[in-house]
Amino acid sequence: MNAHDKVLGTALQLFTRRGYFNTSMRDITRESGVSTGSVYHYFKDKEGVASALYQQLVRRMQQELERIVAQHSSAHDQCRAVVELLFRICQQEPDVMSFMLYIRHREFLPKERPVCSSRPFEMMRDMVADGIRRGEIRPMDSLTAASCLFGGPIRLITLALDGILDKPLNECMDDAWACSWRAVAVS
Amino acid sequence: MNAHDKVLGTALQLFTRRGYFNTSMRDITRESGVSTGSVYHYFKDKEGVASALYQQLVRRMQQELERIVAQHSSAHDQCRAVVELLFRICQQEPDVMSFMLYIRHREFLPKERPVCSSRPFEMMRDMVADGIRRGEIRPMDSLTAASCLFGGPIRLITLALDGILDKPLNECMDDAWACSWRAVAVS
DNA sequence: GTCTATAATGAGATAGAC
DNA sequence: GTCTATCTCATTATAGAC
Repeated sequence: MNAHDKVLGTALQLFTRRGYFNTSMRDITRESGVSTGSVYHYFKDKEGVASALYQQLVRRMQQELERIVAQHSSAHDQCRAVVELLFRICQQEPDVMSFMLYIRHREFLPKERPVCSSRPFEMMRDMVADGIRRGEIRPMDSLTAASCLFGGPIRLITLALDGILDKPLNECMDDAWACSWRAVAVS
Repeated sequence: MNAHDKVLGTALQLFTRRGYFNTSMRDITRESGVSTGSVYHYFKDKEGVASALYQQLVRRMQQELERIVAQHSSAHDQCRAVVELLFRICQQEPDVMSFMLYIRHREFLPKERPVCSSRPFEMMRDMVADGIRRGEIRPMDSLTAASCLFGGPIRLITLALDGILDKPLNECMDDAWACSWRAVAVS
């Protein structure tokens, strides 16, 4: 693993566990074993580290969602696959999930658009909008429908990340998805 | 308005708009018009300001929820009243809503329990648990049910706070509530 | 209770050798 | 590309007069 990636990996851990502002460049160099000089060779500044990390994770999410769109044809199947993906990431790589939808990027990445406006979230809303057009999902404002469909699962994810949930997330999958789909499905 | 409350009001604005770590004690004294000495007379330190603010708002939410529990008897009516309350606060006092469910308290209030474990959130889960016992809400894990019921509205609130929502939140109320209730209601 | 002046610290970032 | 030593500066918090 090269120095560049070591820094990003360490930053992901520290930013999500302690928060961006509670993590000093010193912490990053110590934990990653990469010296100050090298860190600043690869990244312009501390914000540059966060920005690179953010873009890497958004790109990855986007690719995973593109695969889902390609593999499933109905809104029902696409959205369910998205929830399964989110739950899986949350369990297997909680730091990644945490950085994607828990951290307040705006406070330290003022130049980036808010996560909710990022491609992955747009794609999720597009799935729902298509579902409405096809008559799978009740006609209503698509942003409202997307919030109702994904809001429950996202809420469960934040509870899991906060350690409030007493059982593994995937055990909630069937009930949660049944509720989500019932909320918006036609008849 | 006394110095104590002026500080809390200013802190609420600055913490929610710029973030806790992007707000210096200097900012608070300048914006509130209260001098450093006075701020430190009323509060132990910066964390003390945040802590007082947090407890004030949690107490307020708790009182509002107690009123709702007293005024409505079914889980349906109680939960709907909660969503109406949350939407109203989000529109009329976005800073308050932002501080309650958007800000990452854990990063600067390590001693407080996470918001999700606070009384108001517990009360919301209790309403749902009672609804299940009474047969109004489908039998399932009550945490899952509460997430499915309130997850959609909470998601809409975060979108509104992020400025993504293009219309006023209350216009989403009827659709959102219909989805929420359909998600968990019996038959 | 309120104020100003200032001390003490720790952060981000740079310089420049290797 | 990598490293250590160091600079610069903003921030929190205190001291002590009024």
